[in-house]
Amino acid sequence: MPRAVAEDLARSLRQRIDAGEWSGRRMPPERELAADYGVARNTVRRAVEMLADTGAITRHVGRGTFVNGGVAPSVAAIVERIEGTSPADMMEIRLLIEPQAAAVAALNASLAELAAVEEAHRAAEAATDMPGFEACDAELHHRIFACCRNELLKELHNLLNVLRHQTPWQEMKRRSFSEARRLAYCAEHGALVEALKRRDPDAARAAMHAHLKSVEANMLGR
Amino acid sequence: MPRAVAEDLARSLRQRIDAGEWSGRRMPPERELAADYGVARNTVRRAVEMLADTGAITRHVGRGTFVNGGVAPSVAAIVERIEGTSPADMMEIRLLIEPQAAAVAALNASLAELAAVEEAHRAAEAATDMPGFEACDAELHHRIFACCRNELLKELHNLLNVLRHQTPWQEMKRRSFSEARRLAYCAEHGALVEALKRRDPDAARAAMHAHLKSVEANMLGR
DNA sequence: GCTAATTGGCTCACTAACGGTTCAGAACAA
DNA sequence: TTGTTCTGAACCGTTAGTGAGCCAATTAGC
Repeated sequence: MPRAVAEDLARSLRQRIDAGEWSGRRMPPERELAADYGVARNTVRRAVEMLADTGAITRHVGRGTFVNGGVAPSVAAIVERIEGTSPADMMEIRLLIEPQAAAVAALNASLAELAAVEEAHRAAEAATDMPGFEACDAELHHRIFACCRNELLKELHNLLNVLRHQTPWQEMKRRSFSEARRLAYCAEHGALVEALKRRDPDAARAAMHAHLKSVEANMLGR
Repeated sequence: MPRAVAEDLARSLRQRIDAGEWSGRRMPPERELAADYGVARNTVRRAVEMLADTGAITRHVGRGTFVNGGVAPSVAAIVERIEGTSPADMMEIRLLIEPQAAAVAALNASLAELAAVEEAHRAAEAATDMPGFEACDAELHHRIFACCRNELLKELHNLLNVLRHQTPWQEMKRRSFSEARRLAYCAEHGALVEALKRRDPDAARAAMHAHLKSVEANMLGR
């Protein structure tokens, strides 16, 4: 019966670990688990290997298998919780990360990357309707992150972007959008781009901070 | 009787898929479906083939047929790319985020949260072996993030933690660990905790920055 | 200090179940 | 008739799980 026995077993063990069973202590030996679950030891080994890959447990020959003390929730569980993020929390994170990223970008950006950022800025200025401006704005921020030359930072930004493209956010952005605000955003973008071109990290950080504060005020009405 | 049986079957299966049956999991084998619907397996195969052509399902020889789209594909792709993060990128992100978080924590933490942070610090001081210290260290940083009262920030920290608990990282940490360094880390933690208790955001930021720079130097040999 | 038992690491041959493929024949529609 | 569709069956290569055995590291008991 080649059913996904090993995966089910891994899930089951993961739950027992998360529930605090054996927390910080030794798990039952593989042979015992195999007997308890009524499967072959090879199957147990494959399930246990999956958990070891995620870092939830550590194995030692002759000693046993131990549950790691530090909480290491599964990626799936994290993503699930992240999807319920509130707009306020999101803006707080953006205010925490993006100004720093702008400062790093000012120091690291190549001439080509700066040109790409400026191009996105011009496109945003030229955009007239809300979806078009929205796309250019996202591209602008994305290109600034790209200047940091850090793949992880880029991916974290992508992750936040996915959240912001979900429906409740779109609705909120649409409500707060107006021509006056679009012009204000463009001016703020302009100051940011200028700071990047001057290679001035402090000015870039301040410009990004000011811009996000403006976005926050418009979206959350503060 | 041979009147578009396969198409009807495809429609029926599509409905069951859309209704969430087998969502993200394995469908019954073709032979079983054939028995359930009272048709030949070849007919089932043609129906299943139609669904596979639309991308609704994916088939694997020897494993089974799986319904696509358990999680949002973009999120899954991002997480997959994140898992290949280099230690250098990771430290850069920590240096970018955690000092800011420490500053926010200094302003927002409740007395109970501060006590929890200090408790983790004492536990880290008391730990003797590397895994024990590692667990306390992770818990300390986690509790500082919790002080920020921002769910998204906490989850992002969890996400980074998952990476750091994977095997290549563990190996790297083990190599760079020594008693002298453990004492140095504890001293840095102490300065950080003091700054938090004084509610001094700038000092907390500086202390966290100094601590992470120390970790970076040890791990990456800079 | 030596030995025996325990534990994870590893390999192997075997079996069961799965999708992939082909084919001959029956049933129906044009 | 002719052509299409479904049936029923066989066989293939792939994959997952089984069961058994042996090794090396560690622990515990003598």
